[in-house]
Amino acid sequence: MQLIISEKPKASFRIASALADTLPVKKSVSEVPYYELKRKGKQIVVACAVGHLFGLAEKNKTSKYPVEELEWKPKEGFTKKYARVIKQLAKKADDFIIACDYDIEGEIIGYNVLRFLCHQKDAKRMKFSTLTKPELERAYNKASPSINWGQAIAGETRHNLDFMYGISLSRALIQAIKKAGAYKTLSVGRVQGPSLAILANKEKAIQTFKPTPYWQVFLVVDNGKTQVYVAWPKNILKKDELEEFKKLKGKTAEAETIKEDLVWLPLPPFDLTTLQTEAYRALGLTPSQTLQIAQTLYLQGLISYPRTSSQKLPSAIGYRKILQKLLKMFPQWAKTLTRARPIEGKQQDPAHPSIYPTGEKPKQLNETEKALYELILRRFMACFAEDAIVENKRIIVKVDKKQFSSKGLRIGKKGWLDIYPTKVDEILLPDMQGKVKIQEVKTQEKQTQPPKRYTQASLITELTKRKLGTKGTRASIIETLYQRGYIKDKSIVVTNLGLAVEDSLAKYSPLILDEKLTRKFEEQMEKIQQEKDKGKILKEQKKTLGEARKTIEKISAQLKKNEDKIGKELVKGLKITREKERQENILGKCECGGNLLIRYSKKTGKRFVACSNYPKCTITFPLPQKGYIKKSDKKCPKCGRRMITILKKGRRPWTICFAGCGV
DNA sequence: GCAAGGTC
Repeated sequence: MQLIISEKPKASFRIASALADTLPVKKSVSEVPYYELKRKGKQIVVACAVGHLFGLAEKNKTSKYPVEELEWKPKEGFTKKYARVIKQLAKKADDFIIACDYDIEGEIIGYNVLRFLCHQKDAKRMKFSTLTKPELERAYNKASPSINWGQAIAGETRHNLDFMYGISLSRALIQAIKKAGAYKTLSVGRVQGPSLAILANKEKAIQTFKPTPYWQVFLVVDNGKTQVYVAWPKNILKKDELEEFKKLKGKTAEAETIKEDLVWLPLPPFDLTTLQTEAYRALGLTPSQTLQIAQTLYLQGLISYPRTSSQKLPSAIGYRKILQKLLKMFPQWAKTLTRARPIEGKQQDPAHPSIYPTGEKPKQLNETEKALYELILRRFMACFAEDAIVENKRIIVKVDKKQFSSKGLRIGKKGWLDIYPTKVDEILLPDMQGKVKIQEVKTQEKQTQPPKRYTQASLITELTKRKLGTKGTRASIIETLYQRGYIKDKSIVVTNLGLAVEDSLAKYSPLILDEKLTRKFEEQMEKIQQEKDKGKILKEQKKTLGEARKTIEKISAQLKKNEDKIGKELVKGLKITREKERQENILGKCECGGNLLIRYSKKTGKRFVACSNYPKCTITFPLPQKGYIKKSDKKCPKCGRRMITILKKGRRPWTICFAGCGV
């Protein structure tokens, strides 16, 4: 029997269906599926992994840094039963084919299954970039006789490097703060480090920012029929420069109107990052919420695989049929969908196309699932829709060799804008030609603004731009930064603890804060993959790991030498952070003399207001469970307590008295 | 307990 190993359950179904003479037979053992089929009389079984079934761990558990020898160990949890099924099936097999995604991670997933579960030294390898029947058949018929060793060893090396750097440096931080007398889980790694550094740099820029005043100048011009505001194109930095503008009042100027039609192409289909940022913008979902909901939509067969960086819609996905099905739900869009081929973006993914709806009709979705599904559906449909036409208008007013202007925008044809929710603010301007009178000169004093904070969505976009992390991990890495207490709030603020971690590492281990480390990893993986001979591949791996070990030993020694100093700085940051947190949770004084605090129930996770003198004082007040709570500056007119403001996406801020005065 | 990377 021939055993084909795929990376995930869905892929094994597709592979089995593509290769079977008739129909594959689905079997399952403790809810783990596998498929039996015949191809030209040959008995084939397709089994699946669920991503990695093995993970790196220390050979002997320690808490030392740098970490010592590592080895692959089976992962705990739901993956175990998948490993068990493969192991059973492998006993009956005499021929093995790896059919995981054709990339570094896929190759090491397959290689680990092969050596640890199938007890094989090598296997055939199917290479494909989409899970379509013709491509899978070709991949099967032309399977290479050996796995891609360069890719497999590169994958193993990547795992080792990340573990060695990440765990070693995290332990250094934990032990430094412990030595200074505090217990706190801290961490840093190849992606966490640069992410924290990006945020910390922004934080410092905001904290040291000093606003400076500037002025803007506008003219109100009149042609006898209408009036228009036109602006001076530059900001005025010195107040006395405003004088010469004031002299313009009452003068006659020359006006001109220039019109230009612009074509707006539909936006490209969704890859995971754009889906996450758009879901944040339009629906207020965090990137990890979006990934989680997309996963359930995928499992219900409503959308394609969401962990993709592709912005392509190949015709092989059968988009005509999908469109037909969707048009039954939305017939009103039929006349707008005029494109023969959909709009596509530049980004590719070796394993998957972009995210698109399958055309299946959704049943029983909750509100958020429905909203995300519809966003994906609309984005997909818009890719086939007509261009939008936008009319740009500029009014230019010339006087005394000075040129003022005003910009207008009008949507001429909505096209795809009717389908995909995009906010476009129209600015309607009249036409103005010839002589106009300057009725008034207006000036406005403004202040330069500090740099904008990141949100989870804009940080994910930034990480994607810098190629830090992968499509599937960025959201969870940001969540880790929150969990560690390095960052807080929706509009991301770096805490004193976060700043202390960044500062210590900048002093003693700047490498881990620099995205150049990721670039170096990529180069090294590339080098390993370029070797063709297995011996040379392993030699290159040994060299890479040896160099890394030396570097990490050096960094570790440096950190150990300065453990006291680092520990003190970390504890200082932690104390300030905890004190600020405490202050933020105090809503006011209780009648018993204690503080009224926002608390979270251990049982239900629900939040409420309670007294710091609990259990002596048992007063409590309920709080709204949804939305972000901010302390307000207002006091309740009835009870005098400080009021709170609830912030919810898409709603106006709502300020109430938490004590239930009904205000 | 600490990473980053797959996937339910």
